[in-house]
This record gives sequence, structure tokens and C-alpha cells, in this order.
Amino acid sequence: MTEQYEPETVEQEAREYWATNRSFEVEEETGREKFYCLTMFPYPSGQLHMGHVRVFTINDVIARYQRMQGKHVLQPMGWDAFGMPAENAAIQRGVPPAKWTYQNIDYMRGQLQRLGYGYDWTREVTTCRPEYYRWEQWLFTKLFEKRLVYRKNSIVNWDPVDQTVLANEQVIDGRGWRSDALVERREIPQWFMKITAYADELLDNLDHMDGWPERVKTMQRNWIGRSEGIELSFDVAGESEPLSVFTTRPDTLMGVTYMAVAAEHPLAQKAAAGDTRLAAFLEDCKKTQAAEASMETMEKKGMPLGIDAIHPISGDKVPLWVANFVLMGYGTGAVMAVPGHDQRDWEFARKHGLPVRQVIEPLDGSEFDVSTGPLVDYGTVVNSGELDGLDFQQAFDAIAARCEAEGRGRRSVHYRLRDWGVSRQRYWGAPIPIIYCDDCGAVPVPAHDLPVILPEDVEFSGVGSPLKNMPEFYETTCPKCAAKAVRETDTFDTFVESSWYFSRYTCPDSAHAMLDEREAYWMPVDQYTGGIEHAILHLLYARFFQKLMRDFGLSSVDEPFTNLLTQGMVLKDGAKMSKAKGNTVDPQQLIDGYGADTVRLFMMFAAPPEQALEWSDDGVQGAFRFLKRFWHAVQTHAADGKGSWPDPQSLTDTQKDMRRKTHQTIAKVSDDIGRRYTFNTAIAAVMELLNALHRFDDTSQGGRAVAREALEVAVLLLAPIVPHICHRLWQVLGHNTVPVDQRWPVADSSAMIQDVIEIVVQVNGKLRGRISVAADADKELISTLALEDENVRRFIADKPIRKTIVLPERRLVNVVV
RNA sequence: GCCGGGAUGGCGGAACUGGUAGACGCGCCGGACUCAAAAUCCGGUGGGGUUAAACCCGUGCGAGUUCGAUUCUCGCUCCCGGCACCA
Repeated sequence: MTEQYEPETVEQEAREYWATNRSFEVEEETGREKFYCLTMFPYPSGQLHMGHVRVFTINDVIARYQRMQGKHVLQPMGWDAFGMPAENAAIQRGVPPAKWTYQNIDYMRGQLQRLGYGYDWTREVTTCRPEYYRWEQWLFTKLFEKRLVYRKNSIVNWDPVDQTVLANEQVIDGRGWRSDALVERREIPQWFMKITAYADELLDNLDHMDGWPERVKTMQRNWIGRSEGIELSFDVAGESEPLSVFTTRPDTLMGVTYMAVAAEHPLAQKAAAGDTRLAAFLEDCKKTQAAEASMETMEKKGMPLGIDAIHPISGDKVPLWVANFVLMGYGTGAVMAVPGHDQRDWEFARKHGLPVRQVIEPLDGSEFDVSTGPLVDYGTVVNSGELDGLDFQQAFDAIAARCEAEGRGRRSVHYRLRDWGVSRQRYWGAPIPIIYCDDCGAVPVPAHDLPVILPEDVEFSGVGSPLKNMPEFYETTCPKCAAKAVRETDTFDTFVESSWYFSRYTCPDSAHAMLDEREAYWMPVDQYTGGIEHAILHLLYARFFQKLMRDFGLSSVDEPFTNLLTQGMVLKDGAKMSKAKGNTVDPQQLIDGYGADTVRLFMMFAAPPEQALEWSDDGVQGAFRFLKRFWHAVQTHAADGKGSWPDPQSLTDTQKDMRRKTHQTIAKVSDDIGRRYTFNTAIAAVMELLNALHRFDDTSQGGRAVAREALEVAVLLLAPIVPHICHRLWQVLGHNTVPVDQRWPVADSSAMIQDVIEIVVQVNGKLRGRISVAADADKELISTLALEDENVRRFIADKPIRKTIVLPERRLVNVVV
């Protein structure tokens, strides 16, 4: 009788070994190749969900595989600990956010340990601790000095009942998600980080980031939204100031038939002063702009301002309109309208009876009628005087040169990307280290006064930020003039913490600097794994911070994440698992029932990592069943005694076949895990190996040696995925070492050589027969044998053979008749 | 609307460079063990066809390139994700 597979004891034993031996704690070792393997750190919401288990397992498999490759692997873990759920819990349950957060962290840390992830817990980072956030406060004050942060008024969603600012997602049908109060748009001063100063580098580097998925790069490119054009000014009759517009299509300049400005534009505001209908229209625009979702389909509304601009080339009068499709926040808040060659301008012109002029014709010279719709594509300039006949680029250059010469415009680049507003009118976040003095204005907190500590013992009423009711927090003195002053009570957006935590893992205990020399050893992150939902914001902000830290001399790394893997969602019944849908599966119950290895195995086997994973209770059963068979196979083999290592010289053909399968599996699994990240096919390959071994059933001395090799290989190949069971089975096979310290097996090419190969024979591309030939048979012999096959001959019959394609390396012959 | 990804058995998925479609797992069917059930083990499992084979059909739809197409090209349909009045 062999021992039963009892995951609980097996897993506990492995965990204790790793903990006692500090298996995953690493120090810098200059000269040794490092591998920094990281997942996006979790928010400590209370307990792990399946999405966590999936992403952490993927990363752990990669980390353990790289370790067995001989790399010096760092895999840390930490907590994105600031955020709104802690405040909600405080309001609902009366627990202070800090306490709630730390309790959750303790529980979830235990869950992560139970899952067997190989983390270096000595490097744990918790972002709500002052020793962490003090450094982003410090960096902020440095950015202040370099004018990379600034304060300006901007509009927020204000909940008048809860006295708080709401994120867009918290506004439901124009009402606060909790208070149900009508949300107001308020303009309040907020701090911004100048990410736009790095827009070009953030965009250009993407071209060289080969380790990132194409779709993430595309999303970032679109988000940054660089467009090249010309900023030029139109004189306005009766105004001293000209009207400046940005256009990417200066080649259509002679097609301008009107101009349009945003409702908030000064010219519109001015014109509305003496016109109540216009004023009412502007008010209307402001309201409707809140509902941004329907922008695209929104009717093109507008009113004439009764003012004319002067066309800079023709000198014609061009009427000025206010239009709801012009955005104050992009470009100059005003556009030159070319209805003949722009969709929106065309629709607007149609609606309001404005003229449409054609100034571009298709490149092939074909007829185009702009009265039926705009010609938006690039073409040849027509009806434009001396510009006629030019293509897009020539016309662009000609207009740019002329505007620059006349001092009425210049080439310019605009971005869709906006500066990053980091102020949050929230309690549970890192305080923004600024002091407001009546005389000195906004003054950064000096380095020796940092950190500005967030008080953790607070009363939560649910209305407004508690900091605003804490004079002991906000009453202070000006660092410059020592006069009475008040502290900023806003806190940082939590994306600030997650923008640099990956660097802090390299030196989490550094008390005298944000980062120290250890950063240079570990950074950049070699493998970063996380959800696609962070494709834009987190990954863009983190890249931005990396450049800031580089430019402050804290790092020499340009890009923080060399390879990025974005894992798919975990679905059940075709929908994403979520509490709201009530279709969640609690990982803890599964771990308790089957053990961590079964959960890990199922997660990795059910789908490739980037794809959505459909949850299946039966699939979990199947994973458990496989582990039991695996356990049983090793135990029975070991129970029969130790046995020797195979001697290649004295093996029978079936033993050679078995041994070939073993080494083919090594090659396949190495490629699947190391290069392709297709863990599902890697597992399938090991399953095949064990199935083959089961059929092999050879108890001779040579047979046992071959079987033993196969089992040892299987244990090592599965060790990254199901580390606990492999830890034990490695001992069962008689080793006094442990898999985490073993080197990854290497496929023996001599074992993979085949004396006889099977070749498939096709007739006209359809499979008609198989032949066995010596591996070194020449094409002629293969061809002859193929044509002798009975079934092949039946299909050739008396038809003449036109061609015979013989591909020994593909193991294929195709006879064309 | 634009950009990106996808569609393969009853289900999850495999086929990596154009070369044996459906690996591996789940489910299902049959059998063994059992008083019985569970667990476990053995066999089968794309559709049609055959005693068995041969064979025919088959990778969303329609064309094309090729000796050969799930894979490449063109045109559609549907699904998923992102962006969306960006001048």
C-alpha cells in the first residue's frame, strides 16, 4: 500500500521548508544574472478573489521557472493600501480605515502564503505607511521646485450631501451613488503633475518596447494622441486680439467658410453679455456637456455670434459661431471650419445653412461632390489659388512657411493627453505636502519636516474629509515666513503610490532616500504581470514616474517594465466574476477542499494566460484527479526500490521510445513556459508523458530506469506550477535536495534521435497512407516506398503523376496526379 | 465611426514556419470492481457511412493564391475589448 495524497499535510510541509530556509529571500549579488518578476500589487479589499489567484499564479510560475534556469529571482509582494473602500467600510462599520486596512492585509497575506507563492516577504511594501509615502511627498516637493507640478482650477463632480468629490464612476444618472443627491459641477483648485512634458518620450519609447503586447501599446498611443498641425490666428473685426486656432489640415485653409468656438471661449462669453438668447444657449451647453457618453451622436447645435473673422489669405469675412462640438479643453477652444472636408463641420454647415466649399479633390482626379458629404481623405489641393496642385505635405509646408513669415502662426503639436490631476478631496490617502500662507502662497513642506503624517485615529461622519475638521492637522506655520498658515487637506490620487512601488521593493527599508544603490541591481522589472484594465492609466503613470526618478538622478532606467503580460479575466457562466453578479467562487473554499496545488493547476491549465478563463467546477475536479494519479505513479515506482539511471546503449526500442518522449517533453515544456507562456500546453505535455509512461509498464531493469527518468523529469517540469506536491515527490524519489534549488532539466538531443520515422503520404493533398522508413532514407527511396503503398496506388490508379513533393523533414510526401 | 482581438466537437482548448485538424482535460456512453453507491481502473467518443474497413463531409460565410489553407489574400457576418465631436 502506498501513501494517500493528502494535500493539506504535503503543502504544509513544503511551506514550512521554504519559510524555515528563507528560500525566497534574496540579496543583491553583483555579477549574477537577476530576474525581477512582479505582479501588480493588490488592493487589500478583505480576501483574495479568483482574479488575484490567477495573476499571482502566472507570475509565480514564471519566477520559479526562471529560478530553476539559474537566475537570481526577486518576487516581492505588497499592498496598494490607500483608497475609497476603506473609507466606505469606516462609514458603514465604524472601523477606522487604517485598522480595517491592516486587518485585511494580515488576512490576505495568510492566503497568499497558503497558496505557496515564492515571495520575499522581507521586502513587503504597504503604501499607507508613512515610511513609504514620505518619499512621494518628497518627490512632489522636488517637482514643485522644478515646476513640474502646478495648481489650477478644475471641475469636479461634487456631492452636496456627502460634501465630497465623486469619481466619474460614482455618478449614476447624474446622482451621487450613495447619497442619490444631484451632482453639481464645481470648480476647485487642484494639483497637477506635468505628464505632458514627457508626452513625446512616453510615445516614442513605445516603438522599442518589444516585450509589451501590441494592443497595450496601441491603447497608450491613442491615449497620448499626438497630432501635428499648425496654430494660426485669424484677425477678428472689432477685436484687438486675433482668434487663434489649431488645425491638422492647413491644406484645406481656403475651404474655411465659418469659424466655431466653444461655449466657454472668451469671445462667446463676451458676445453673450448683450444677448440673452445666446447667454441661455451657452448655459445649456454647459449642462449637457456633463453627459459625455452621448457626445458622438449629439446633435450639432450652435448660434452665430454676430462677429466676423478675416480669412488670413483671401481677406474674406468669415462668420463666427459658437458650437457645442468644440471643446474648450483641446487646442485653443476654437476651430476653423472646413465643411467640405470634415465630418462635423459638414454636419454643422448643413444644419445651419452655411456654405460648403471644395478645396481638395481625390488623388486619382475623380469627381467628388461635397454637397453629398465631406471628402475627408488627403488629396490634391484645388480652388485655392497658388496652392492648387499641391499634395497634403506640400500644402502643409507652404502654409506653415507663410504663417511663420507673417508672424501669424507656427507649426505645433497637440496631445489628447492631459496633465495628471493628483488632488483627491479624500481622507484615506497620502497628504499633499503643501502649506498655504497668506503672504508666501503655496509653499512645499521642507524635506526635514516630512513626512506629513496622515492621522490614523479619526472620527468618520460620512460627510466631507475628517481632515477638514482637525485643526491639529491643518493648523501650522509657514516654512518660509513662520506666519500662521494652513496645511493642504487634500490627499494624493492612489495612482501616485502605485507609480513607483516597484522601485521601492528593491530597497524598502531605505530610510535616507527614496531609492538607493540596490535599485540599480534589480531594476528594470523583467516580467510584469497584471490586468488589462491598467493598460493605460497605471502603466502610463508608472512610466512617467520612472522618467521623473531618472531625471532626478534616482535611477538610470528609462522604462520600468521590460516584458508585460496581461492576463485575462476569470469568468463564470460567461460573465466576469463579481460580487454584484453573485457569480463568485471563493478561492479559500477551494484551497480548503483540494489544496493550493489543485487550484494552481486548474488555473494554469484551463486557458492560456492572456485569454479569459471560464470557471469550471468539473475542471477543478479533473486537476485534482491528475495530481492523485501523478502522486500514485511516483509512489508506486518508488515503493519498488531505487533503480538505476538509463544506459542509452542497452535499451530496447520501446524503452528508447519512452525515453524519447521524456526528452521531447522537456523541450516542449521549456519552450512553452520560457518563451510562449502557454502554461496550458506545457501541462498537457506532461500529462501526455505520464499517460505514455502508464502504457509503457516495463518492470525490467532498463524499463525501470527509463520510467524513473520520466518521473524525475515530470516532477521538475511541474515544480513551478504545483510546487508543494513536487517538493514531496522529489523526496519520495530518494533525493535529499529540493526542487526549488534544482536546475531545470535539459533535453538530450541524442535521446530524441529516431532510427525509423513515419511519413504520411498524400495524394492531391489528402492523406491516403503512411509509410515507415529509416530516418536517413533519401528522397528517392521515400518516393518509391510512398508509391508502393496500396491505398496510395488505388488513388493514383492510372492517372499520370504530375509531380511528387517529398519533404523528409516535414515527414510528408504529396503525390500530385 | 475608428483601432485592436477573436469565431475550431456537447464544453474549455491544441495544431508555434502553409504540411496527419481536434493534442490535453471536462462531459457523455459502455465495461470492470462493489450488496449498492462514491472513488478508482479499462475501452469508446466531430458528423455521415460500414459487420469491420474503405470512403465522403467538416475549423463563422463567400471567393482567391497554392501540390497542399484552421493558418496567407480579398469581400462579408457575428462576438469581445479599447477609444470616441481631439479640430
